[in-house]
Amino acid sequence: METEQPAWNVMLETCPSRTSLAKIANKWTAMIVIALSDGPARFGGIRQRVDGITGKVLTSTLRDLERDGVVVRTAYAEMPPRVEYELTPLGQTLRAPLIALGTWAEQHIEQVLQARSAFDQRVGR
Amino acid sequence: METEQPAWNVMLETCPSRTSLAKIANKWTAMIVIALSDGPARFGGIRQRVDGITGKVLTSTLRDLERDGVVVRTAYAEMPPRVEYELTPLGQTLRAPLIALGTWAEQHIEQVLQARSAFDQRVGR
DNA sequence: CTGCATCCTTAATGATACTG
DNA sequence: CAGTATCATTAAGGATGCAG
Repeated sequence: METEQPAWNVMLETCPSRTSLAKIANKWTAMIVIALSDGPARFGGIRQRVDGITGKVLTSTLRDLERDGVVVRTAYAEMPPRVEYELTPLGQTLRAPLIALGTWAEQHIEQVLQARSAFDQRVGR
Repeated sequence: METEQPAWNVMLETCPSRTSLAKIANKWTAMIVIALSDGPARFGGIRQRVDGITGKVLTSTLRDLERDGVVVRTAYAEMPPRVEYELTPLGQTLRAPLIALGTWAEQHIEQVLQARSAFDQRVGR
């Protein structure tokens, strides 16, 4: 047998997997993947769902995700232009952990807010 | 019944949960939580495990995590100082999703690297 | 050993304007 | 509509030196 364990290790500064972790452990990546979880979406559609994201950031983040094989981009030669983005099979495997982070944030925010005010009170604001 | 769904939504720019997501969807947070997954650790110990992190970043990230109730800090009045950090019960709930991200990065890095070179070739480098 | 303070460099994000 | 380009602003990160 040869299941090869190349010993990729995110805890090592120079390991390529660390760079990869840095990209997926990112708020924009998380929200975009969540936005694409229900299926393909157009540029403008994603922009609406990810409230507050600027076109510039959306463009560059999508490009990075496309480059890493997480997203596929399909441009239709129409006028006006129409471009659709969709998670690849690889991107699908990111759904679970990233959605988990999103729901964690929503479900524990009250606990976090409490901890925060307690801390700020304990310290000097 | 009243399970209250305050409608926290990370997709909304001004929702506090979005700020919370931004903090946990972060490479340093992910690696520190992973480093603390096996149990309590000292400042220097974490620093060793999270290869390449500077003291400044480690200090501020730990402080943020402490403030949000994800980590507890215990300082022993000794000389030289000894300080231990440990995940709180709340922090424990972050282990699974963050470890998942770390292992994702390690297990899919080859696929990512392939996608990357394919993309760079397809485009103009 | 920890952690704070400071200075400096770089990366991320915002806001606009403009083109296919 | 999607995307690029530019400029200005801000935040994150790295390097040191010092102190409890």
